[in-house]
Amino acid sequence: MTARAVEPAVPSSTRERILLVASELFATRGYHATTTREIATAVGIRQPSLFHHFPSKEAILQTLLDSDLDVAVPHAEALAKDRGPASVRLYQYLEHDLTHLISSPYNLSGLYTEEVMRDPAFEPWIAKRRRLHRAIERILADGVAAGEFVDLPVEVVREAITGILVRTLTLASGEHHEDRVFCEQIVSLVMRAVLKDPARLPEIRRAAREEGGG
Amino acid sequence: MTARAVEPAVPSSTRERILLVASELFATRGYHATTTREIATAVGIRQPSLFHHFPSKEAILQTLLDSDLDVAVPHAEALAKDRGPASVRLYQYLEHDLTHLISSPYNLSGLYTEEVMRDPAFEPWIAKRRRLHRAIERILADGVAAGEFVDLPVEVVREAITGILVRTLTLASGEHHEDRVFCEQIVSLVMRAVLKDPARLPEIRRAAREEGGG
DNA sequence: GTCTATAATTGGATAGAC
DNA sequence: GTCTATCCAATTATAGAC
Repeated sequence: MTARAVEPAVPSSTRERILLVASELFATRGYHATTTREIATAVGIRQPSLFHHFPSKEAILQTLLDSDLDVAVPHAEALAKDRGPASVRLYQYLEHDLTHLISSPYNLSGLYTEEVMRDPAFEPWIAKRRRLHRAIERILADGVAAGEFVDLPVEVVREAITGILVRTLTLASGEHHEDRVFCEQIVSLVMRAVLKDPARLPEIRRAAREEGGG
Repeated sequence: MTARAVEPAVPSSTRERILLVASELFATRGYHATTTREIATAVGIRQPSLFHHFPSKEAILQTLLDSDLDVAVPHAEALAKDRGPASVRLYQYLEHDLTHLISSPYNLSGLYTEEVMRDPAFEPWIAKRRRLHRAIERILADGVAAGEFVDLPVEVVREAITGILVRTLTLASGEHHEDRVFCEQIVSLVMRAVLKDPARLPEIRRAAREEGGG
């Protein structure tokens, strides 16, 4: 059961098609520049028909935010509480998050923009994302304390990491790379930036995949 | 002379104050979500008075784009044509661009969003920025060919780099770090990510600052 | 569940006085 | 150079028929 929660598969309901189309438009034109008419037209219905499926335009975006955050936040917080090398946990976070973002049926690269993440209308989701950021920063702080990571302000490094994820996600959504390869390239790039000794990367990758990666 | 081109200093004209305020609002609320009324109110004038200084809302953004691109593009293209180690040139590009972005009187972090960079209304500026991207990618390709940089697709790495710059710029605009230190931290982070041998970083930094950095 | 018709509001921009 | 008054287009959302 709950096969729907795992993958919507082929039989897209209208509601599902709205989410697919809206995520694509939000990603390319931005949230505020995307009109409900455009969404409706792309779906193949009239503008007022949208409101049978969602009570508002905001609700569409909120549903998309949930589809990402409800997976990413619990996973990151579990990793933050975990003991074990911070390097391995950071690797696991990056691989899990990127894989989820890229394999999502929705184009999630338009969600985490300033126009959305500073809009009071989305405060509860902004708060959720803050928790994600705190979790990442805890892992980074652990790695700095253990001497695994270069000693930079965790807030700065976390911002850099999220910047990379969002931008490269845009790339991945456009031209479909070999997802698996693409994902590993980005993770390696980030890990090399923060590791004091990048030569440890293969060993860290192995450890990350043995434990929780399967 | 041309002291104005270097720094607008204290005596801000209304036109200058419009640019300052608009850049701040574009950065936090996004371009489309920012209304001309908000800009006018923040400046201390009425909405129609804006149109004495700029023919349209678009023109305000276009002026801000020019203030960045007219500096960044020629510099990056000169570095791309240059011979000499790609690592040193990449370092110079990063330091120059970040310094310029951070020291600008305008908050430029709202300019390079999808809602702007995919809007046909800004096509000439989008083209300018494509030239910047091509220049960066040429430097990256040189570094890969010379065996200095890790062998990843240059488009992916360039996207990651611009992602870092835009996001950390947001940070820098908020809480004012020691700019000099902050800038070097970001540059080092990026260089470590792309260098095959990060131990070379101090030497590269020295070379970058000797030559064109002064 | 989708439609037509339309309400209610807000957006960028203009006209013309001062 | 700024103002008031206003236009016109576009936007989200609702009402109610089918």
